[in-house]
Amino acid sequence: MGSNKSVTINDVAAAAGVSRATVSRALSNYGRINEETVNHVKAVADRLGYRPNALAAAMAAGKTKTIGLVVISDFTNAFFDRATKAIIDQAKELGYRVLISHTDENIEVEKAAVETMLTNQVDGIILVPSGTKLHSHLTPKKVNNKPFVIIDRKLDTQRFTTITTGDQAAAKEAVLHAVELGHSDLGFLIAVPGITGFTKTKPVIPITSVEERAAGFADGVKAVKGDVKSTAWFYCEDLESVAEAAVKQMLDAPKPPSVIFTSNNDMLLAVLKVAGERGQTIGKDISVISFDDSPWAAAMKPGITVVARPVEELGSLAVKELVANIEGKVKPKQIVLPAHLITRSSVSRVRRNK
Amino acid sequence: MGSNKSVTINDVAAAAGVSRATVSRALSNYGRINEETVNHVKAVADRLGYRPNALAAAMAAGKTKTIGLVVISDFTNAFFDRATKAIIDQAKELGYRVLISHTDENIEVEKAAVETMLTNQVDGIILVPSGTKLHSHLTPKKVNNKPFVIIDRKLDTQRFTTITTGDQAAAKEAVLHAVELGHSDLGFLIAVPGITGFTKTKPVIPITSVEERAAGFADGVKAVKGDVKSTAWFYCEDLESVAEAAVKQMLDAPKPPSVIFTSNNDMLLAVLKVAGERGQTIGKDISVISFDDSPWAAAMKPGITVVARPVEELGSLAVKELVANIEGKVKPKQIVLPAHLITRSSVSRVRRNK
DNA sequence: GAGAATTGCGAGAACGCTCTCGCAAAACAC
DNA sequence: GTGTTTTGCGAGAGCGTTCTCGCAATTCTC
Repeated sequence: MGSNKSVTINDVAAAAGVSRATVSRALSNYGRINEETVNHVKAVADRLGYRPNALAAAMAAGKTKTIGLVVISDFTNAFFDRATKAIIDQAKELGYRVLISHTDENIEVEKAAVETMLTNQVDGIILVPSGTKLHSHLTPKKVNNKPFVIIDRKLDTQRFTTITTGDQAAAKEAVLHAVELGHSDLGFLIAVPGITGFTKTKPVIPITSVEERAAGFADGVKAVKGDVKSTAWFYCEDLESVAEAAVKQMLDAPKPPSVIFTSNNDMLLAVLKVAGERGQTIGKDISVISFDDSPWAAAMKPGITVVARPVEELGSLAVKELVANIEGKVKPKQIVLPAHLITRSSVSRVRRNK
Repeated sequence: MGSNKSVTINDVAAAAGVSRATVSRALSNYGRINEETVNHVKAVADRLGYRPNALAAAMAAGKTKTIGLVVISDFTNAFFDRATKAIIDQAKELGYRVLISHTDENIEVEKAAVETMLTNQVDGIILVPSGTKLHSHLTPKKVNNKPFVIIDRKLDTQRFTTITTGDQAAAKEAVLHAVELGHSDLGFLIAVPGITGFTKTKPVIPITSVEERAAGFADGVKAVKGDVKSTAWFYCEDLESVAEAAVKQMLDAPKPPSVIFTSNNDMLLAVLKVAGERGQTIGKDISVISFDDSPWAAAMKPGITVVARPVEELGSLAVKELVANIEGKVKPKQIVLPAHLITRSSVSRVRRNK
């Protein structure tokens, strides 16, 4: 008649003939305690199949050894899947668990997610903010002075430690690369959250990483001005159907680009899809450079030239910084990790005819 | 001087001039309580910025509204990323949170992960087991009678609700499809965890889903025996480098297969990579069919013909079954969701020369 | 209008642990 | 052998809730 009640520290104490305090000391090794007692208690605990209750421990101790991860999208994303894994692994290493929530790029959902994290008494939060400005939910008193680390995107405050990647420089590098290979008609397909449909006039970009990519592309264009004949800028909702529509319009122009720079892999996929439908082969009829590496981009034929970001490093660094902050206040830092171009064969070499 | 202490139910009670019990009743709406009181208490709680402590609530109530998800690999996997997302979303819908852990296909890590979940008092666990047999850590008394739902793979017990997909039938269908298009030299590249390197003699496959795929391929071969001239079976460690070595050896055979069936996307990637290196184009020089659909497989040129499994359905069903079990014992069921072939253009039509 | 049923609320135990405090016993100092 | 320090452990408060009980006040019944 195996009772449903689990064995508690009291049971262990009784069976071992010591007090609850002693059991706690023995099992969590702290305080003054005889080594023999420790062994005895551990043996008894083992025999009884004692399993500590993390909830009760957290309550009593005032810390949960849990960090919250509030990430925008799901894991079906070449950035967030890897980041999430890196974060979980690093957290485990440092003795922390992680609670995950996603916001789907929606500020209200983000608020609720942060609230849930706080409700669950996480010791700190790693956040990918869904906007750079609207963070009224992140005031110190709202968040109970819990430490935060912001990743992937900057906020318009320096109050939190922020870890981003150097997308602007890398985007510029991408443009220079294509131009050096002879391309002079450039297309830019930039996914911007919050807009519907697509537009050719630059909208407000609420996300610094995307803004930086756009700026980096522009930097590149400016740097080799003499060599570029045309540029086509498309700002696009992050949705398969509209991205494809945008690509079609881009390619239907009287003077279509010979290379398309995409700001993320969803946009890349759209380019691949419509190019495929039209019988144009990548790296020959049309070139492409995207952001974020993935196994697919590497294995495809042709391999896709991408801006690779140090995703795992970013993730584990975020955890380390957060934990440092949890276990002893440290000054907020602004960290930028370098991104770099991986050249494969999705960009053709063309003869420039001036 | 904003104190660091958070406002508790006691503060609200004091400020509202009622007892702690009444605040609890008002906020969690249960028991008998006057509606005016509810409004008053809620207003006061709001004004004070009260945030309930989920830990304390869980302790007192004996349930955490949290489910544990113990998944094998990371999210960089076309199956687990989608499943995880579906599970999180469905859980949220039902008012549950999810704690995630991965096992990297290692039984010891799995044990530890389950232990951690139990320590954290999850109300139930969704598990992708890393082996079909070794589940001594899953005995009722070990797991404290907590409900489990097993997904993706079967265990050699019917004690738990298990949700899998009909991979065997789908694998057979894949073979029939290729043979119908005229292929008669078939290669099979099957990722089996636990082995090192690759082998052409069938090893013990510790995972039922993989076993079923292999069996389904065999079923297909048997069904169209007259039309197949050769088969090459490669069982392979799930590692990029060895998969590529296996593919090379497969293609270097005097009579190489014209179509390769891969049991997962890692294997597919290996095929794409070495085919690319050798200048062979997929869907023309060499055909391929894989397991698990992904945006990439669809957008690539040519699109990859795959066995698509109802991943999201599987995930959300798992949560529903688990929650049903948490909130009222139900009999364990064995559920098999149908998988089906999505034909794209990675399989060429060939003229059969008998 | 007296008794019965219902309603609203407070008291207080309980959940399982951590951790401070203080006390007895043991070890040390000279 | 006395006084001081160290060591080991138990008592008990506290963490922030939920929830059962019981009691007073209100409403209902005829």
